[in-house]
Order: sequence, then C-alpha cells, then structure tokens
Amino acid sequence: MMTEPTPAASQPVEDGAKQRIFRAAEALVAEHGFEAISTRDIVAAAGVNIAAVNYHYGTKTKLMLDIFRTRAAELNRERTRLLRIATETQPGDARAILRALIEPPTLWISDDRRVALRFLNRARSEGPLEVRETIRTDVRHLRRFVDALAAALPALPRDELLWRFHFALGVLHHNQAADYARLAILSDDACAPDDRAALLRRLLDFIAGGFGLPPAA
Amino acid sequence: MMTEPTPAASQPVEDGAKQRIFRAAEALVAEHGFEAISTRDIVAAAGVNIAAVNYHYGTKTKLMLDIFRTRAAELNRERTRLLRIATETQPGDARAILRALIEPPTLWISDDRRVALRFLNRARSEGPLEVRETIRTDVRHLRRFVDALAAALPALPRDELLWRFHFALGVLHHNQAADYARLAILSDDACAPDDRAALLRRLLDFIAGGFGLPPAA
DNA sequence: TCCCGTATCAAACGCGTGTTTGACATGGGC
DNA sequence: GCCCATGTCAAACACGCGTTTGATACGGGA
Repeated sequence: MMTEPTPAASQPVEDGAKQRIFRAAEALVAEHGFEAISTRDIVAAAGVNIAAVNYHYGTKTKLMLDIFRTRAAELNRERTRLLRIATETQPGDARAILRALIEPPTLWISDDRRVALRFLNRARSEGPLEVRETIRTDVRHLRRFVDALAAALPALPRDELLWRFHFALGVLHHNQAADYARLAILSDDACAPDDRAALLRRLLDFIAGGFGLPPAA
Repeated sequence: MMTEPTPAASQPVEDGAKQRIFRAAEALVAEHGFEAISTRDIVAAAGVNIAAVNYHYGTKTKLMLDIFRTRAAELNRERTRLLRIATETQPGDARAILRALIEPPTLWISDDRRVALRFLNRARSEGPLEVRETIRTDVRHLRRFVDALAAALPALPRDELLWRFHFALGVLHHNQAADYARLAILSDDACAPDDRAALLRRLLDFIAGGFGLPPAA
C-alpha cells in the first residue's frame, strides 16, 4: 500500500495539479515543439485552471526549465552509471564506453520515456535561451565520455576524437528526434525503431565504425 | 557589364523589395528560428513596409515555403550533379556516392550559403506543416543515393543499408545545425569548422566507417 | 471558533501577432 | 491627357499570447 499502481513516467506518484501540468507540458512540447504550444494548451490538457501554471511554476519558461532539468538529470545519471560500470569491468574497451553513451537514450525511445527524450531534444534546439544555456552543464557530463575514450584510444589525436564524438552525438540526436518519417517512406515502412536490441546494435555498429573500431566480436 | 558586382547569395541580382524580403527572412530564420521571428522583424531588416510581405508573397508561411523550395532545389541539384559524375567516373565506388551526398552541404557551411543551409535545417525541424510536408519531395531525391549505394554494396541487406543511410543523414543534419557551440566548449575552441577540406574528410571518414567501408586510400 | 496558508477559479490586462484596408505615388501605353 | 497596373505606405483590424488580479473555498493548528 505504498503508492499508486504505476506512474506513467518517472514523476512522483501523487497526481496533483502541479504534476499534471508537468506531464501535459512535457507531452505537448515533445509532440508539437516549444513555440507551437501555449499556456492555454497546457492547462487544457492538464485539466487545470490557467492561473495554475503561474501559481505553481511562476512562468511558462520556468516550467520548461524544471522539466528539462529533471529529465536531463535522469538521463545523465543513467549514462554515468553505465560509464562507471564499463570502465570498471571492461577497461580500455572503447566500444563499451560508446555503448554507455548510446544505450540509455536508445532504450528510452521505445518505452514511456520516449516523451521525455523528445522533450530534451526539442529543448536543446528550439528551447528558450535559459534552457539552451544549460548545455554547458551537459558538456561537463559529456567530457567524462571524451576522457574515457581518449584513455581507451591513446593513438587517436584529441581533435580527431572530438570531431568523431561530435558526429556520434549527431547520429544520436537525429535518432531521438522526429523524423523516422523519412526513413519509413524510404524503406516502404520496412524500417521501424520497434526492435530495441536491433536498433541499439545498429547504432553502436555505425558509431563504432565511424570511430574506426573493428566490428564487434 | 552583365550584372551587379556579386550577389550575396544565389538570388537574382535585382534588389527589389521582394528580394530584400526573401533574404532578410532567410537570414533571420537561419539565426533565430521559425517561430521566434515576426513579420515586423522581417520588414524591419528588409527596410520595407509591413504590407509588402503580404503583397509579394501572400502570407508569411508562403514566403517561407518559397525560400525553402528555392534553397532545397539548389542543394538537390548540386548533389544530383555530383552523384551522376560519381556513378559515371567511379562506378561501384560507395565512398564516391557518399561524397556526392556530403560534399555540397559541407561546402555550403563555410561560404555565404551557410545561411541557406541553416534555413533548410530550421525548416525541416521547426517549420510550419506545409514546409515539413515537402520532405516527401526530398525522399524522392534521396532514393537515388540509396539505390546507387545498393548497387555499389550488393552484399549489404537493404534494411541495414537504409538504417546506415538514416544515421548518415543524422550526422549531416547535426553538422549543419546550430551546435558547434558544444564542440567548441568540449575542445576549448580547438575544433572549428573553418577548414572545409578537413571537415569534409572527417565527415566522409566517419560516415564511410559507419558503412563498414575500409579507410580511404 | 477563529485564523491563515494553500489552492483553485473566472475574468481581465496589456501587448505582439499576422493580416487587411484604403489612400497615394509612379510611369509606360494608347 | 488619361488610364490602369504596379508598388508603397500609415493605420487599423481581430485575435491569441503570457501573466495578473481579486474573490472564494478548503482544512489543519491554536
């Protein structure tokens, strides 16, 4: 008798107005983008009065910041955990480091955290200035991966490493974003991101190949 | 004595109100995004009256569509030309095909068509529905590359090929978009996309590696 | 019982938006 | 000289935006 059955996402189980606003705003931004939705859209989806946003969050922008920080922290925590495991159990294995970077967002795509992931991507590209400035926090987080890769690939010059890391993030972000539409059309619906394991393998193979790593065992 | 000195971009040389609106809107969207700019911002930058946008283009959205179609056609034309050359002079060379895909947008980054390129990316991700729907046109264009790659890599299953193509487009788009900022911070400003030839080589190496191709000769 | 912090509500405020209007200027064709 | 198509202009339109207000309800502690 501890909690409600199961929360839809990793939000607190209580379902007060504040949480409903949080989740409605996250879902709407994930689907329609930052500028396309209004405070009135949010409160309509959340089933609360329009003044509730400002009462609980002060400002629409502060609400977005709150969502962003919550979700970014969740993602970074999971990645950091996997990175620690990788460097401890498979020291020097660059592929394992890349896997720690890639696996969390890729698995999120196919469960109920897909919404959180798409929100994060929207925020990074379209979000208000206050949101985009927190990218500097992300950089501190990503540097751990760069350093781990540098240690695992001592022969690779640092600028080459950084460029390839930059390209790898491009693949990741693109994959989290909207446009499976184009892939679906190109493939006559033969390619869909349903099979999590296969998607993760393909992503890891592609990025590891881009880093010049030999194919997996 | 044929034309004015040199047009800033590949627009007609005449500099009437219509062209000034075109270029001002393109530049503003490239820098600030689709929803962030208003008709009044555009006419202020273009030095024309506010009614000029609706007089010449009918609607703000139609203006954006006009810019998008113009620039997309330019990019696709250039890519198609390179693809034809590649398949004629280096038949069966997958790397040459990828180069035809990658080279035009990569070179645009470092000349005065950077604005056009960033507009195209903004449009694809944030643009109004009418703009994003023209992605289907792009798909017809991209299919030529998929088919050429399939012919050059007969051993690669089509679904694997399509996924890797999807990933490759991710790298490309990410690279055309805003965020060299993160790379600059990560590298302490050691990595900048100034050197066109080096950027093109790095991109091509990464994507060819992702396709499992051996390093270039 | 009274009180006060918490929360919700309908209504409104001021402002910026995309678009439209109607007047006015220009200039080549008859 | 007149006409009409082509542009340009200041002003205004209706509307949606984020935010604020002031009233009202609830509910546990003194």
